[in-house]
Amino acid sequence: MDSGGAGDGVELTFLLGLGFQLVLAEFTRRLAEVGYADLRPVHGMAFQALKGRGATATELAERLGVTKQAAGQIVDDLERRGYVRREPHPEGGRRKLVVLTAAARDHLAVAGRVLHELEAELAGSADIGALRRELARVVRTLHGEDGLPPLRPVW
Amino acid sequence: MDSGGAGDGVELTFLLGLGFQLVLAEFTRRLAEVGYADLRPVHGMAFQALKGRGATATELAERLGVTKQAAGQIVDDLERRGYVRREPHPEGGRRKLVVLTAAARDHLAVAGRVLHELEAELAGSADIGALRRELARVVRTLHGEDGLPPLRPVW
DNA sequence: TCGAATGAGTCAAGCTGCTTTACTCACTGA
DNA sequence: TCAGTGAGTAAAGCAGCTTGACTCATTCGA
Repeated sequence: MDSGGAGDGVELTFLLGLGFQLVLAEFTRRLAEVGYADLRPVHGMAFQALKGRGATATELAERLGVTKQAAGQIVDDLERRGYVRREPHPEGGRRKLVVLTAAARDHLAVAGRVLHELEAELAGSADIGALRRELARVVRTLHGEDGLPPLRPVW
Repeated sequence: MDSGGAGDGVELTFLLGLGFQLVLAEFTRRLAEVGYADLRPVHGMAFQALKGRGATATELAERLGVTKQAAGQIVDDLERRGYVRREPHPEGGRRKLVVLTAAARDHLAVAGRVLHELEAELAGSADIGALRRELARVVRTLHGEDGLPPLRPVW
C-alpha cells in the first residue's frame, strides 16, 4: 500500500475536502489576480442567485442557506460597494428587489471564464468527466433527486 | 444538455463543495447519533494529528494549519473534556507533549468505522475508486507531489 | 560566564461572519 | 377595523479564529 501518489490511503472525506479547498483557493487566487480580491466565494454565489430577475433578501437567504439577516448584511455590503441595487419590488409590500449592477455581471462573466479555464487545465491530468459523474452520484445518493442544497460557507 | 440528474451543468467547484459538505454532514450526523455530538470535524483532525506519539501544541498548529494560539485553545477544550492530556515533554524545554486519552482513541476507532461504512454505502451508487483516483490527481496537480496540505475548517 | 537570541506556551484583545432576539411597517382578509 | 402575515432591519451575542504582547526555559556565541 501507499503505492502511488497523493490520495492513496487517505480518507475519501479528507480527499473531497482537499480537492474542494485547493480548487476553490486556486479559483479565488486567480480572481484576485484580475482585480476581484474584494469578493469572497459567497459573493459569487449571491450573484448566481440574483442573476436574471433578482430576488428579495429573504429569497436570497433561502438560496444561500443563511438567515435573512445574514443575507441582508451581504446585500448591504454588496450595495455599498456597487455590486447590487435595492429597487422597489414590482409586487409591492415591504419587499425590495435586489438586482445586480453591471459590475456584478462583469464579475460573473470573468468568474465563469476563470472557472472553465481552470477546469480545462485540470483536464490535462485528471478525467474531469468521470470526476463530475461520480460526484453527482454521491450528491444524489446523499441528498436525493430534488435539486441541489445550498453550499454553505462553513463546515 | 441537462440530460441526467443532479450535477449536469453545475460548476465542478460547486459539485466538489457539495460532495464534501454532504459527505461530511452525513459523517457528522452518524457520529452524533452514537454519542459524539460534542466533537467537530477539527477535533477528529486533531486526534489524527496527535495519534502515535502525540505532539506539541505548536506542531499540532502546523498540522492543522492554524496559529499556535488556536491550537492551544483546541487543546484546552479537549483537555477539559478528557480527550487529551498535557505531559512534560521528554526533550525538555518549555515544551509539553499533548497525548490522546483512551476516550480519544475510542473516538478515532468509531470514526474510522463510520467513515468506512459510509464509503461502502456510497460505493453502491458511485465508483468510489474512480472518484478517489481523480480527486487525487486534482490534488496533486494543484499542490504538487510533496505530501498533503492541511485541510482548513473554513473557506 | 554572561547575555542576547531562540522557541514554546499563554494571556488578552480584536475581528469576522454568522445567529438569535426583537422590533417596524406594508399589506391582507375575516 | 383590526388582528394576522411576512419582509425588512436593528442590536446584541457568539464561535472560532487572528494579532499582539508577554513569560520563561534553554541554547549558543563573544
